[in-house]
Amino acid sequence: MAKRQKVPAGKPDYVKELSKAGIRVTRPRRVIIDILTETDDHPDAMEIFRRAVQVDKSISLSTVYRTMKLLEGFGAIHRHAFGSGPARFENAAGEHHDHLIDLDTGDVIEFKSDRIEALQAEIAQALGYDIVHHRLELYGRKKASG
Amino acid sequence: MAKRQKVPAGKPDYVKELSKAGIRVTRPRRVIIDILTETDDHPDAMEIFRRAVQVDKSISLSTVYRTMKLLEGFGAIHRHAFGSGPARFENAAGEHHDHLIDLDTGDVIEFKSDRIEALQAEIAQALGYDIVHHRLELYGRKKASG
DNA sequence: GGATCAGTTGACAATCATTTGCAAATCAAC
DNA sequence: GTTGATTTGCAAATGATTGTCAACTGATCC
Repeated sequence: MAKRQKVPAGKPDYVKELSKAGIRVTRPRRVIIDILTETDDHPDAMEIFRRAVQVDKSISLSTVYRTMKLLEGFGAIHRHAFGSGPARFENAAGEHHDHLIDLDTGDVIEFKSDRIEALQAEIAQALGYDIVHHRLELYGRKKASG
Repeated sequence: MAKRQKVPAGKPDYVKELSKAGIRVTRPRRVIIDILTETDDHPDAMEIFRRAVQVDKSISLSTVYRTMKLLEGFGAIHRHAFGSGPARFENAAGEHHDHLIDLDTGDVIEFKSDRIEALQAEIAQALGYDIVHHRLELYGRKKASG
């Protein structure tokens, strides 16, 4: 028997976190979590479902949605709504960042700006609020200059 | 007979703009446009429909949706998706601004920051993009301080 | 290793927001 | 007023997501 599989170094072990929190780590959940931790794009529920079915034919779309909700509540993933269309999900591990969406290709580029973050906090404070979370999305087109 | 009603000064006359563009200004559209130009909140389609029905009982929700799409394409209104739930609309007249959403009350506070706008443009440029539009929403709670 | 049982699942119906098809109504031009 | 393309209301369709519920299954206890 091979050694028990380990989560790649540097990535948080959500499986362990979940079981520690008294939430059952079932096969479907494990499959979905693996997909989420191994991808670096922003798949929607249907896409996660497609990938999950390739691993375990019996997984249902309902379970994908339920697991997304579970993981979101857990802070393990983030839910996005780029443009219109289905929600898209992203592993919450790693640093916070915002998104630039290429209007022509749909590509999502991640970026981070401490200065913008600071300004946001400043504005919220001035208005008498504490920020719980925010959403910053830039929608643009590649510069023609090329 | 009273003088012909005029659009409040400073607000663009979408009715005129539409007819100039060869788009029919029908009664339902006029009613909906009036609602949009007279409100300063961010109603969703159902809310606009409710208000429209008070003016003209025969207006349908479909027409509200169709008119929203029409006006959006025209740049007359902006479509928002605060949190989850139905899209919410806002008259595009007036200066650009972003939104702070009160997570407890659902209140929407408008704000504007030239510095953030500038930083956004800077970031997009650095990534080789021109911004077509953006979305910045802060979700927060009133400071406990009070 | 097996029994236990609350948590979880898959299948499918239901819901919510939005869009569409179509016949009837309506607007702007003549 | 007549006309003809646009627009409307209605109802049915769609797409994304959630709810229901009987069947299943994973962690715990023996």
